[in-house]
Amino acid sequence: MNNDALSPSELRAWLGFLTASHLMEHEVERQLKADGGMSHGEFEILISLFMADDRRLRMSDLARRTMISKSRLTYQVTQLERHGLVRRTDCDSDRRAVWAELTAKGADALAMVRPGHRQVVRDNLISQLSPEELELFGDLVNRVADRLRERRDAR
Amino acid sequence: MNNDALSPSELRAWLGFLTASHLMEHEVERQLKADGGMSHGEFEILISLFMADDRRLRMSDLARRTMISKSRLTYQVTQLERHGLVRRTDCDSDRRAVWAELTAKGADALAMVRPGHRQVVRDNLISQLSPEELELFGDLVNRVADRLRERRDAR
DNA sequence: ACCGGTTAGTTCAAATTAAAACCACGTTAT
DNA sequence: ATAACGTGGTTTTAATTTGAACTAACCGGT
Repeated sequence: MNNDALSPSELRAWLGFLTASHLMEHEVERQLKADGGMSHGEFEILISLFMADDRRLRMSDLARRTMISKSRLTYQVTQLERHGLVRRTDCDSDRRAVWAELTAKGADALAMVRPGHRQVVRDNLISQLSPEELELFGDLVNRVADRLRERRDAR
Repeated sequence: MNNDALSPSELRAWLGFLTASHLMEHEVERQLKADGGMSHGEFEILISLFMADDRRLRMSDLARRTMISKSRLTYQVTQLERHGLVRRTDCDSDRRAVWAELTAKGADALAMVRPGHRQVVRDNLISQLSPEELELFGDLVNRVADRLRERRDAR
């Protein structure tokens, strides 16, 4: 395997990626906190539930979709439940499992922050890319994501 | 301002970006912990010092380059110092300032971990992109990063 | 029915992080 | 000088995150 230093182009791509994701994360976090007092993690939980059938998911599915660890998810869902945005329910078909379900209040909280969230994505990512670039960018990042998932699951 | 939902292409780009950065972060974190027992944050501190003149930087410069908050940096540098990878020194020209300097042991720790780190970047990012794509990808992410820095500094 | 191996989810302790308050020093203008 | 303001860095406290250990329940084969 090649073990030389990265070339300037490689380094530029890697550092740019790192920086962009870092800054984007900060910006998303800032907006969500400002507009709705929620963290990005909480937002991802809420939006995942919102998108799901019956607006509910089992904890483990929720963890997979949001890429949040089990213990972290337990904590976050407990917080959300405490604020009334999510409700936990037992699962009939599997007594180990737990449903996390979006409440009406949770849907409202989500509606409150979504416009600003979109705005952040548009202002900082979409607006910087031409339609063709956007298409290609989507290909590239998804290719990378697929690769990473592969290698992770092979573990 | 447009406030419609994101288009499928926009969504795909955004979610792919989010997923890729999330997974990449995990993978980098995993490798650094496995090969050298360090976190990504600590690695970024060490590598920044390694690259700097005289292998040292003032805390505030270090914070800027690594995008680590002041208080977090204080904590991390204290940890690194505790393990002997970094040393703190007073700054003559400004008595408020503090130099963080890479020790020989710190350089060794870095050397220990760098090959695996490069491998992770190559295996998951570089290898997925053709040379032309890499070039363009670098352009795009740096454009996004620049945009985010602009808006942040305008705050 | 029962054993061993998984899976779902929570709990616990320890480590890390965020955010605000704080101290000391530098800078500028009066 | 000195007041007012900004910068560099640390401290403090509370919140969050991690990772391992743990409980309960499912599943396949005997």
